[in-house]
Amino acid sequence: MSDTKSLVKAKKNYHHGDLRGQLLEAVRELVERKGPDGFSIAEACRLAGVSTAAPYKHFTDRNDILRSAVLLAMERLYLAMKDAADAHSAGDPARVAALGQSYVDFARTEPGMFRIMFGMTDGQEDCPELTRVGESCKLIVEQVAGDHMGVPPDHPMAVAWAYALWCFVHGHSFLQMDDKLAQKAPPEMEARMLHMVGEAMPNLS
Amino acid sequence: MSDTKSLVKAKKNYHHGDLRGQLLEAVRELVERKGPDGFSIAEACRLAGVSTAAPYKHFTDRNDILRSAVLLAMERLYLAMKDAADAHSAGDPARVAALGQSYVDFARTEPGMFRIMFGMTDGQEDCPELTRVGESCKLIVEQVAGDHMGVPPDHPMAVAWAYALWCFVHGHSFLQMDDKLAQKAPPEMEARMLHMVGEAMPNLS
DNA sequence: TACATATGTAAGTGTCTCTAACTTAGGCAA
DNA sequence: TTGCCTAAGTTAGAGACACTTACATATGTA
Repeated sequence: MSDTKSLVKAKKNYHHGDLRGQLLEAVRELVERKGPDGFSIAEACRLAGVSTAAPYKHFTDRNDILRSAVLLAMERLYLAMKDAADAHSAGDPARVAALGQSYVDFARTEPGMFRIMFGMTDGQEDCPELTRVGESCKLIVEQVAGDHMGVPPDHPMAVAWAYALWCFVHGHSFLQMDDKLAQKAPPEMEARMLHMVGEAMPNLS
Repeated sequence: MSDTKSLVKAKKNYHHGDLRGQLLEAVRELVERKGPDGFSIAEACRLAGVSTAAPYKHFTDRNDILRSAVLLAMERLYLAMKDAADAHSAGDPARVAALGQSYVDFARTEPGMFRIMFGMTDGQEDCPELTRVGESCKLIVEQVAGDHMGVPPDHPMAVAWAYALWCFVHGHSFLQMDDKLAQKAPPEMEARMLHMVGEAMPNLS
């Protein structure tokens, strides 16, 4: 037998290399292709080329897999929000709108994962990493809101407006995904609305 | 054999009477008890006391059952919103807040159904009844917003602010359900926020 | 080289959705 | 009343899925 640890990505290796990561990627792809209810772990296994029992060497159960996939998605969302905030200076009135836009864009780019992130009902409580990333996202919003109003990010006004901004943007993200109501509003309407919220925020400086 | 059509609600009837309605009620109960992902049609059948094949005499498939349950829930939401709007006169500034509060209260009372209503990804498109009820809800919000601003409900300002109000309230409903962020805000904070949105709406009259 | 451990497979269990074929209840016409 | 037609149940079973158990193989380390 020749050494099968060839150049071709371990062609016929018994061991997979990075099954954990590839499963999470397969889940992400399937969730977007088939919707948050139409995918299965078994299908992700087929995509990764392993048996349906393999995942249980890396995860405790289906929920654990989903939670891990959600964690990765939350980190992508965090990076998108951070990039948007960093792209503008603290005083720029467009900064609030850009932050909101990044959130909406994420929901539009990954609607399936977005739904799972905020629709999961079990097993997301006792996940400190998930809580930590969520907290980091909240901090960005509070920082941006505080900068906009000329107060520190932990100022009650900053916290309150940050939450209000989040509510608004989160609601818009959901409503435009299932366009039950958003009857194809003109594309510039969204940007105008986000600016409107920014302008509604009091400027205390 | 005696006549089994007794007083006791057709005790051992082969035919069920109102299986369709009872299945939908069982689904509603299970969704709240076990969460939107933890229930099954089979369990609803057990609750209703029929075999697992029985539902398919009344519905085409699982999605059809869910869609029908969602329709009933949407009608409950509509009634709650209508009651809230009717409880205040057109000029009352508390009317906007009350309407938003009714929405949030519904999400809190039926969190499972609320999630399914706005989380369903298949088979909700081609349902004219669902669209109709959703449209009725939207009309209430536009009416209330228009009244508040002193313009007709189809005025662009009324439509825009109605959508903004809906986004805000919808986002808050979701965020406080999975309290990933809403770290037990004080209970009066919610009412104050809703009033704030009402006051932010321009009064053109 | 030998062994412990990590990571895969095959086979099997229980549940779920949905179908097919059969059975019974109830209504209506003759 | 009798006899059929249809609506609304049943049982049995297929196929998919989540998950478990027992077994096999590769990898790292003493």
